[in-house]
Amino acid sequence: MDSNGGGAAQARETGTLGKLMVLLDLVTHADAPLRFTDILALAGQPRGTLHRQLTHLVEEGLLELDGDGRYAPGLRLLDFAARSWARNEFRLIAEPHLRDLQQATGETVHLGVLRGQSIIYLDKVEGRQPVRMYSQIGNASPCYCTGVGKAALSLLPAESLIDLVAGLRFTSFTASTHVSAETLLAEIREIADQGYAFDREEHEAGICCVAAPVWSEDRTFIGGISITGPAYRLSMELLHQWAVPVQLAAGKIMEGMRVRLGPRR
Amino acid sequence: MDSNGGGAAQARETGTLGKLMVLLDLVTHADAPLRFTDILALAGQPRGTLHRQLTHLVEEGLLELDGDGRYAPGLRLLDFAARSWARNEFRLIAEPHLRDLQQATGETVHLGVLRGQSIIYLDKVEGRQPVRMYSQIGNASPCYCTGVGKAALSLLPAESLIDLVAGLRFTSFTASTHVSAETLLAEIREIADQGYAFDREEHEAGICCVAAPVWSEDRTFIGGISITGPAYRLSMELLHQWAVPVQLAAGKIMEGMRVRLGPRR
DNA sequence: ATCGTTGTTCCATTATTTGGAACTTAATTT
DNA sequence: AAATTAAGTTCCAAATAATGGAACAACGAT
Repeated sequence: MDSNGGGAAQARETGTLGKLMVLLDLVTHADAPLRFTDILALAGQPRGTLHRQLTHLVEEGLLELDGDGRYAPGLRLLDFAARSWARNEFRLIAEPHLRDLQQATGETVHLGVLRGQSIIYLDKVEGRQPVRMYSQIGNASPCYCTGVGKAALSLLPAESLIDLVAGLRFTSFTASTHVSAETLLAEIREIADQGYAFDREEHEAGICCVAAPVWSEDRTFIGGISITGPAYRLSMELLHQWAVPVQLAAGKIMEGMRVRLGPRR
Repeated sequence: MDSNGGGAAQARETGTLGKLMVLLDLVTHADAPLRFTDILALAGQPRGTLHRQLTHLVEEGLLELDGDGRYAPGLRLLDFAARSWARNEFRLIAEPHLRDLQQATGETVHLGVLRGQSIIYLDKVEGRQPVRMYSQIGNASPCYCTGVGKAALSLLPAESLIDLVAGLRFTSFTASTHVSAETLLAEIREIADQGYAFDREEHEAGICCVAAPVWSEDRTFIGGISITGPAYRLSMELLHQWAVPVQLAAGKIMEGMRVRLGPRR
C-alpha cells in the first residue's frame, strides 16, 4: 500500500501551497479515485474549504473529477513529469553507463536518488524480458530496504544520517527488512567502508541487488545505481563479483558530472 | 521546443495556486535550468514575491535549486506522475488492445487523450525496444497536427470544437501542417464521417499514422489510438488498410470501459 | 412523500500573499 | 584593493485570498 513513502502529510511552512499538496498526496496515494466525502474524512477540513481547494486543483489539471464525482490524479502531472525527466542532467549523464552495465551483466540496472526519506528511481535499463514493468521510473521506495537507498545513506554526513534515520518508520516488507535504527546504522557504516551495498531480499521477496553510491559534487543528487534481479539467478557470490563493475560505472557517472558541470563546485 | 503546448501561462481563476502553476510551467518548459533573474524577467513579478513563491515550490519538491542557484523541475513531480499513470483506468483498460494492435501490425501504437488544446500521450507500445517511460508517455503534443489529436477533435460537439479551434495558434512544423482553422475544420468533419484520421507527416517529417477516436461515455476521456511509423515503410494504401483494425481496437477499448465502469453513465 | 446523505454556494472573519524598499552578498571593473 | 554594479534575500504595512460555519441544493433510499 502506502509503506512510508516519504512522510506525506506533514505540516510544512509553505502556506497555501502546502495544504494543497497534502490533498494532492492524499489523492495520488490512494488506491482508487476518492469521493468528496472520503477526502473530507481524510483531510479533516471544513467542507466549504475542501471543496474550493479541490476545485482549484481540478481547474489546474492536477486532479480530475470524473462523471461519478470521484477525484483522480490529473494528467497534467504527466506532462510536468515528462519534461522534468527528459531534461534531468544527472539521468542524461548516467544513461550510457547504465546501458553498459546492463550489457555487461544482462540484468536490470537502476538509477535512483534520495529525496527526503525516499529513493526516487530516475532510470531503469532492462534486458529483453517480455514483462514490461516500466512503472518503476518515478516510483518512490523506502531508503532503508533498497540497495540504492542504503548506498545513498552511506554518503550522508553523520549528523544528517542520524536525523534522517531517527525519522524513519520501519515497515517490515520481508523477513530480512531492517526494522531498527541500530542494525540499519551498523550496515550503513559497513557500506560506507566498502563502497557498495546489497539488498538481500529486503524490499521484495526473491529480489536482490548490488548497488554503488553516486553523487554530484554540489550534493544536488545523492543516490546510487544498482544491478537487480531474481535471487535464484543472482547468488551472493555473483553479486560480490559485480560490486566492482557497479563501482566503476558509478565512478564514470561522477566523472561525467564533473566534466558537464564544470570543475569548480 | 515549446510548440504551443496547451496555452501555458493564462490567467486562471485559481488564486494562489494558479500563480504558482504559471511559475512551474515556466521552469518546466524552459530548455535548461533558470536563474532567479531569468524567471524574474519571464514572470514579471516583484522580486520579493517571486522569491517566496519559488522558495515554497522548492520546499514542496516541485522545483529544485542546484548549487549554482539554478531552478530545475523537482523530482517529486515524477513520483506524482508515476502514481497517476500506474492507476489510470483508461490506460489500464486500453493496454491489452494496444498490445494486440502492435502485434498485428508490427508498428508503434499510441494512446492519447485531449487535455485543453493538447494531446497527452498515456501509453505507447513499440516493437522490440523496451519502453522508456516518458520518452513519449506524458508528452503533450498539439491536437491539430497529430492523428490522435484530430481523431479526438472529431468527437467534440460542434460548439466546443469551434471554440477550441478558435483558440489555436498554428505552428507550421512541416510543409503539410494545418495552418488555418478552415482547412482543419474541413478535415475534422471528414474524419467524423469516416471514423478515422491520418497524420500525413504533419507534426514530424517522415512520420505518419492512422488513428481512431476513443472516448469514455462520461466524456472524462476524449482521445484516440494510433499506429505510427516512418513514411517510407507506411504507404497511404497500407494506412488505409489499417483503418479497420484500429477502429476495431478502439471499439474494444470503449466496450472495456463500459464493462469496467458500469453500464449506466 | 420523507428522511438522511452527499455535494455546493455564500459571506463576514481571519490569515496569507503582495510589493516596495532596504539590506546583504557576490561578481566585475577601475 | 577599493569601488561599482548586479544578484539574491529579508522586512512589513496594505491588499488580497483563504477560511469555516451555516444555509442551500441534489440525490437516493426508505
